[in-house]
Amino acid sequence: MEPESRRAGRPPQDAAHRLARAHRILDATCDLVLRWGYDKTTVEDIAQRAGVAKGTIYLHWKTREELFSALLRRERVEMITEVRRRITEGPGTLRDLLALLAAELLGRPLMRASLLGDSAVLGRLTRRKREDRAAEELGGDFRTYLGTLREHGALRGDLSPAEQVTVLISVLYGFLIVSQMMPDEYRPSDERLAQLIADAAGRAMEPEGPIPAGAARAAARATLDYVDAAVESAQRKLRVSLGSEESAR
Amino acid sequence: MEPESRRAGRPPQDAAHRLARAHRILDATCDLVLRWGYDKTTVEDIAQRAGVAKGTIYLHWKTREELFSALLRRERVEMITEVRRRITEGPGTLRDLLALLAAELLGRPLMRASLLGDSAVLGRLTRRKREDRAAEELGGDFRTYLGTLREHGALRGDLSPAEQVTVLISVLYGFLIVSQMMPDEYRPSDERLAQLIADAAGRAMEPEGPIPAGAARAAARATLDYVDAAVESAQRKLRVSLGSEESAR
DNA sequence: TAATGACCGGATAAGAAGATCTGGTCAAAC
DNA sequence: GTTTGACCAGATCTTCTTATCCGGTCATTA
Repeated sequence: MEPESRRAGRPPQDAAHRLARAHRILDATCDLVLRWGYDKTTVEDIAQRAGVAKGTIYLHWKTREELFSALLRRERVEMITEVRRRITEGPGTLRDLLALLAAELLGRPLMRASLLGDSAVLGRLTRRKREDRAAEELGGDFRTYLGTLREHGALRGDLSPAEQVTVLISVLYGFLIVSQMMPDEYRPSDERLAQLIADAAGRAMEPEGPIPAGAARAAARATLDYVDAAVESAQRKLRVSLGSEESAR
Repeated sequence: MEPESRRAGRPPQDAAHRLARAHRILDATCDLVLRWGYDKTTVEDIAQRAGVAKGTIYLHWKTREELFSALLRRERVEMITEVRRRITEGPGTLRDLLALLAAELLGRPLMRASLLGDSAVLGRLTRRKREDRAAEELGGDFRTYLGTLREHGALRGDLSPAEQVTVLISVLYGFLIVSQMMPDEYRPSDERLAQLIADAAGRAMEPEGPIPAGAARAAARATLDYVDAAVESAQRKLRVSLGSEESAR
């Protein structure tokens, strides 16, 4: 409202202040993009809401798109971190991981929109990039993780690793899309939906009988390791997205 | 090519000839819509390819949309009939039914497009109607059928009938969509995909252990009854779509 | 040196006017 | 009666022009 109060001059440039400001800008971006969608949210709007000048945003990110990319990465870090925090509560099976992941996904409009390619929210934010990222995701650590589970006998051996990925993605995607299309009175609650997803994917991917306790422990350890690595990786990417110099190069 | 040869005059109006002509027109429509899509296929094109005049098409269907509706219904009858024919080969479990259904669906571009709302094929053909039909489908006989299976213990009791439907639709839909989006080198063959779908949905919906032989027989009988009823119902609807008087009122 | 916001240019939307296409009709021909 | 295809009107697509907007820059300020 009163620009004079911000016009203090030049004091802060410490890294901590910079970071806090970056997060303030991301907060504003998050609010606005959820309300108006990517296409209708302008940099000017964001700056105003965050209480900074438009130019300041360009001190953090080279382009508007990099700003949104940072937002998505921050959301992702929060999501995975929360999964990491809660995974210790259960036995740490794939099914547990999926239930937590699904629950988080359902509670985070940005993530859901990103996964589903919801153009009402993400508008013309390069679909290309999203797909590339998804492909990279599945080709990388996650597939390795599934491979490990399979070796321990925690996943069906009669499905190839590639098929395991297909099954998981299909089930997850299908439930998310279909639940969105269903009339309200039939739609399960988000909690129930997360259960259904984990249950369906788990039954489709895990072997029928119980697996040896030793294997179960190994699988749980692999799960934890994977999630830890995922948190780490997501944080690393976010850190790059939040600096200014780094992302400018 | 030579209109003169058709210009014979007025001989045929028998019901059999009418029906044959209707099917010829539908054949032409099918060819063209698969090649060019709904939006780009004109009634003129269809008439020309079917070797009739444009007006003749309007002797069969009141509007262009009714023509396409008839096409979809015919395709549906063919699909269900084929499922009915092949279902006797196996034990007649839900899983068998799903495998056959998925295989047919995958081999029929029109049905797949209709189910997925593929606008590249169906264009602006009222999405509304398609959704209504899907809802009607799920609210009706199919749900009753699942209820019967559940009573016989052939379906999990810890999922409500509504949830069973949700699971089935989600898995089916998810696999169809995801497989379409996957890069070719990862996409399973249609046969394998049908297996994966039936397998995933079956595991998600059926109880874990084996069920008593008596119950299995009852379930198989219910399956057969359901498919029979579905064939009947689809044929009835098609018959209405193929007459002229009936659909004109 | 950090932050600002007026300013620029390309991109996109909005508007207008005209041409083209196509679903549907119907008088005429068989 | 049955079939046809010229014909009509409305919808849709071009094309051009004009106006608006918004991402990104940079001289200025404190």
